[in-house]
Amino acid sequence: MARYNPKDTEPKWRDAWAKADVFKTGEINDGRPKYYVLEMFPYPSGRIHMGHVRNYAMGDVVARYKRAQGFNVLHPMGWDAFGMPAENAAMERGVHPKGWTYDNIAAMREQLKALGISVDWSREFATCDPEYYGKQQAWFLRLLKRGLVYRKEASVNWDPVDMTVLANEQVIDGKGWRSGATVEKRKLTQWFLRITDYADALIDGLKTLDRWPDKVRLMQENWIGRSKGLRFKFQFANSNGGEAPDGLAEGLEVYTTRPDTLFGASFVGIAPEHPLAEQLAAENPQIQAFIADCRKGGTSEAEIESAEKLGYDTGLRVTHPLDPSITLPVWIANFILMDYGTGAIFACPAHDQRDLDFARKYGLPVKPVVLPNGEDPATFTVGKEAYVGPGKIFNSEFLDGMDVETAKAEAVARIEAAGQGQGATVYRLRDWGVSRQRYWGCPIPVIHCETCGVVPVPEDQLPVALPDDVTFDKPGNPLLRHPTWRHTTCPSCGGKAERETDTLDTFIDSSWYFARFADTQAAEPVGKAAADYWLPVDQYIGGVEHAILHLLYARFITRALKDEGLVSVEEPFAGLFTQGMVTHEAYKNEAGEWVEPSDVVIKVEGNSRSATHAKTGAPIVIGDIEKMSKSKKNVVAPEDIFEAYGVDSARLFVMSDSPPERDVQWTNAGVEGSWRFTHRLWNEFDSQPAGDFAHDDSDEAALALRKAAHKLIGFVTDSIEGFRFNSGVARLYEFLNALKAAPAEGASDAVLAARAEALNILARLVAPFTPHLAEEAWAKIGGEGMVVNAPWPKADPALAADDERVLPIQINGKRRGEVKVKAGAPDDEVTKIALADPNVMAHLEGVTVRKVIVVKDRIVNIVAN
RNA sequence: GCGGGCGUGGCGGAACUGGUAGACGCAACGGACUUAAAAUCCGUCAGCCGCAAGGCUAUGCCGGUUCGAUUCCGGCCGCCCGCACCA
Repeated sequence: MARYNPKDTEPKWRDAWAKADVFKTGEINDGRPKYYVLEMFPYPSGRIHMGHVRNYAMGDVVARYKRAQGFNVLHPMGWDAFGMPAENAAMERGVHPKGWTYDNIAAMREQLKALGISVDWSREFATCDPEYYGKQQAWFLRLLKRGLVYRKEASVNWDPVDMTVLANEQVIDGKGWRSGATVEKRKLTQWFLRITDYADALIDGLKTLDRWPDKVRLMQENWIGRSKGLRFKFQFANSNGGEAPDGLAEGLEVYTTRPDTLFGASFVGIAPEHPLAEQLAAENPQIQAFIADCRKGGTSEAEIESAEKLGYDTGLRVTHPLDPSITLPVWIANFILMDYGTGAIFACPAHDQRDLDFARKYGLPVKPVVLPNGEDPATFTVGKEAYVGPGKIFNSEFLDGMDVETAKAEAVARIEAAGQGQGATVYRLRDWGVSRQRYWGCPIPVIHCETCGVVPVPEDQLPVALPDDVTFDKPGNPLLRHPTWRHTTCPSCGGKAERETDTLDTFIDSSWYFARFADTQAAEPVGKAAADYWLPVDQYIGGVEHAILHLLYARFITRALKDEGLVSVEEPFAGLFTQGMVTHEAYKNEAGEWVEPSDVVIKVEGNSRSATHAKTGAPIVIGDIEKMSKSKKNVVAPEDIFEAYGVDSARLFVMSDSPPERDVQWTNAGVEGSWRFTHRLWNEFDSQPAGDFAHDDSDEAALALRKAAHKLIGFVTDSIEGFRFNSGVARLYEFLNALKAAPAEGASDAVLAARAEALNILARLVAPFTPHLAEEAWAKIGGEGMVVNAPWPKADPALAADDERVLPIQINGKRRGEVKVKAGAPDDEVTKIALADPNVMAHLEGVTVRKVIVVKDRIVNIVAN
């Protein structure tokens, strides 16, 4: 008997697959149903990690399974290749971002190929290929023409050392993540995409995504943050010394979700960045100082939590919109955000906690207008906590007696009738700033001309390619310092002009790559016929960390491209699965330094574990189970595992130990378990004698094995369909145990026949999980062709069905025995047998049977007392 | 603070729509093979009582609905994730 040797076997089958080109995508409309399975494409860091192994192994199980089911499968791979790490490498090591990136891609491609994933490599591309980003520039210009792209001055995070804009995620505790310099707010003219135009569509579309996790849909809904309310204008009161400031004679617009509490208004507040505040500051140094004070506060969690409410009374007064006899003071307040609503509010302290804190600090009136049920209007007061619950409106003239919802509608109607404002929907979502002052990204394809302004680059001049001859010896954007690239002529007037030197946020690159995969050679950005066939992606798989940004951007861009006629679907991903991370215990020595797992020896005594250093013998502290990361040194390199145990064992382990949506803890013992499984499995194939054997279902052991094999088909199929890979793998293990219980050695012909059938089924069922081993096993039993091309097994319903059932017998819900009956046995017959069980009879002594509940083929419960 | 999720043996986890709790794996323990070790194979493995048959207690805690609850409902406790001065 030969031991299974993955080192020789695995490369052999990968070569065979490649030679036969078995993963080549079929033609569109080839008669088979289509299935598009996609894993989020990787950033080419240079080497794959266990997270990649898990992600791509999952996608591969689905792809191989669907192929076996007869689907025309599209399973492509590409590279999310633009971004800062390449420039950082350039600055640190003097390499060129392009060379660095393509070298990394080459290395990772080999590693992914070694993983044996069933990818159609002929469709591979990188987002930094000019052929790709040129098409991106083409649709970008079409969206520009459509009005979905615009430029505006915005305040951004500016790193004064690296001389670049940073994304919010790249600012940690107010400092640049790379330079450590304190980040400044700077006003810069930036390019934006009008994602807010699609806010409603993006929320409403979530309802159609019934194969997305609820969690992700909820996160997106909250992120977009739709709220319905009222937008209206306060008029400045000319009495009391207040006069309408220049240019604001038409009033001060505010937004509220609580128009029902208008009569509880105590003051009006504006953000420190509000145009009115800035106008007043220009004439008043005190206001200027106050605004500067407000800006000092940090933006970290703790700082906002504890931030003191600050206010400044402008002395201006406005008239209440529903009762002109009331006037309200206008305050500048630090808790009001300029970029939400109108940057101005009316405050009702009795029913809003922030307003209340502010009113208490500055001695402003607190007038309750919503009476909680059961409270007396004469005695109800608001203390330190605002009342935000339901109730009846009071102290509010014509709104008195209404409930909150009715009063909201009535107040809106009154304001609208008076022409002072109207009902409005406001979103938390902001337009998407896509300008980056970076070299390694997709150039924004426009030209700035002194006479013509912003001019799009004509389509026949695309792509606007990145120049290769750039230097990284100084911080900042190399495109700005390039001697010639910037300087060009205006396509419109022919005069001197300059290229835009900002590049696009790399999230743009990943917002449409799935559509390009449908036809990577198309002249248009998206090949229409192919995209109509392949889209939407049937199953998308990736980490939950992309729940908002990437998945929201991709949904937005898909809708924008649909409106532009480039694609036909509104939603890019019909099914989404978010997989968990790969974790590992982290270890520290006594000095508190992280120690690599390979240097740690674990000792087990009973239930307690201790660790020592493999070389020095010094004690090691076993720490928490955490995401694998270089800084904590708890990383296990996939290539080391492939080398030691083979690719199949590694794939099997990441699929087996935990449910796929949860984190899986990498353990050496665990992967050894998978490795043992591959050997035991192989031994069963290896020990099966060649030859045809006749089935004989009168042989009990043979029939039992056949039944188990046919049931297994259903279990494994369901587990793959339902993304319960761990359960499916457990069933495969279980079946192998059954197979081992009916060994080939010395077996009857009936058992050998049953084994032959079982092995034929088993090879095909394990093929998605351990594809190399499955091929070798298939070849051993003389399967036709390669198992990769074999159809998914079909269960014989007669064999898969149980004809006998073991029903537990309960008395008052406690298990007292069991009864073996034919499937579908009539209730009265089951009752009779159950009541005859000796143990049941013993327990029924001295009590009366009141009722017998028989759940067909499931359980018997006797109610007695 | 708001929103969502999760608590099952020593560990990862299983139990599809309320129907035998602990599948499968890991660890541990006992044994076989071996000069020995590794590998492999066989067995035990929630706790307590019992020679056994069997019984009692158990799915974070307290209640409820039900013939029957890990599963449904209410209230606590703990952990995790997202958002966070969003009017």
